[in-house]
Amino acid sequence: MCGVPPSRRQPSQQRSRDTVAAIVDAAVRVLTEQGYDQASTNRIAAAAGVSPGTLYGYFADKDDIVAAVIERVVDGFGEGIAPSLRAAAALPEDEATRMVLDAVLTEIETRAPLIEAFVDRVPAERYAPQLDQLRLRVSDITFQLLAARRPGVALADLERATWFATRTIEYLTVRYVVAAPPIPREAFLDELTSMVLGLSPATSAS
Amino acid sequence: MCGVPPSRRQPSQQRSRDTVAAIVDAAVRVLTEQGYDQASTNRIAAAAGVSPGTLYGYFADKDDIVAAVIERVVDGFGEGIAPSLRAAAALPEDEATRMVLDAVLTEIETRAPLIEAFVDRVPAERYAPQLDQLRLRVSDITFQLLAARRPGVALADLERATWFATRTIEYLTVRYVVAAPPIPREAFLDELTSMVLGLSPATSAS
DNA sequence: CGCTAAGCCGAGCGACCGCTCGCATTCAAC
DNA sequence: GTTGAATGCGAGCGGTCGCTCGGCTTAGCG
Repeated sequence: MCGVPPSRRQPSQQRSRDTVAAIVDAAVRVLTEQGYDQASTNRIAAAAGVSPGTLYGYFADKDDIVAAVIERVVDGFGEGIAPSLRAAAALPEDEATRMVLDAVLTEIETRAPLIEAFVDRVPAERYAPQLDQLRLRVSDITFQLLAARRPGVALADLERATWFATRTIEYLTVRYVVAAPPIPREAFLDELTSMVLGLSPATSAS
Repeated sequence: MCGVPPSRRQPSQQRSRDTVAAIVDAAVRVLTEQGYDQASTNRIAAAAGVSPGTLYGYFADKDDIVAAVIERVVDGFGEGIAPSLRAAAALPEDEATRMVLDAVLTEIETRAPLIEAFVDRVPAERYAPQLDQLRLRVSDITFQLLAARRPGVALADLERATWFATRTIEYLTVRYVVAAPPIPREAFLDELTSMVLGLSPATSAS
């Protein structure tokens, strides 16, 4: 009568919903502090103030918990940059680009500890599917924004520019935050903006 | 009487040198096929046709084996791009850049399976120190090449350009190889070259 | 209140891990 | 040959892991 069973039980009472939230919170904490290897299910359960059995009442296995953590991060990120994406279409290209990049960087900065923990303490295959889904969504939006400004440019060129733009932004922002190079935030955003603008296939400017 | 003991025994006979090589070979194979989690020391030993005890005769622990694998990759990579780096100083900037990027991409392509295995199946913290060392070396060289062409440019600007260039090249080449986007190799190199050239702090062209 | 089911506990299972150690084997030097 | 160091073996230790299951507790409802 309902969709696929999410994992095990469906939390129906308020009590159990709190429990699930406590587990995910604890998972974030343990993953951030100890990394993937050390984040045993028993440890997460203990950090949540819950028994291992309870944990497995709501999650199929360890990776299901990690997936829930990622989902929360991805959703938050998406919501965080949505406003700037909506505003982008109405602005000149350089201003729009700079604004979106600022939003992206901000969202990564606000999740720095967790993102850092994932980037260098969790094998990427554990979260690759969800990350690829996010990449796909971002690429779609980027492609649309790009195509709207460049009528008549070949599809392949737009796709190439989209790939370069999204990957460059993804990696450089994450790296800027976790590696903290001695570059002022404004200078970083300026350079990144000019990189992204520079790789667009040529057409008459907006 | 000698320096720090490298791990355990120093292989002195040919026999033991073969053994060490067999272990590292096996580690490459197992890591590539099974990933870090599944690459247990017993499994690596079995793949090398050697007993666990023998393995621990030459390596301090599991991560010491992984480190040996990385070292081999890093060394090979360094040797692979060295010729193009030596030739770079004597060429016009655009040609030099393009040539070096081609060499970098080639080296990554020839190690694609192992690099892919590391990128998404090994937690980065396991190889971060050695990777950072490589980054440092590459950054130094890049900085020198850049500075030679741009006398009088502020140090901070050169450092910023170096950081952007090295990180962009690192990530985009690796991603291009492991994610295999629908972009022809030549087009990829052209775009990457123009990105790198574009971000250099302005001065009179070479 | 009494009853049902949802929620929760926690000891502990079976598996596998990284790693050791006592002993057998092989080789180089004499 | 003989000998001692170098090399290799592999059963198995101590430990942790992911996960289960039988029974207790609590919430919701008539």
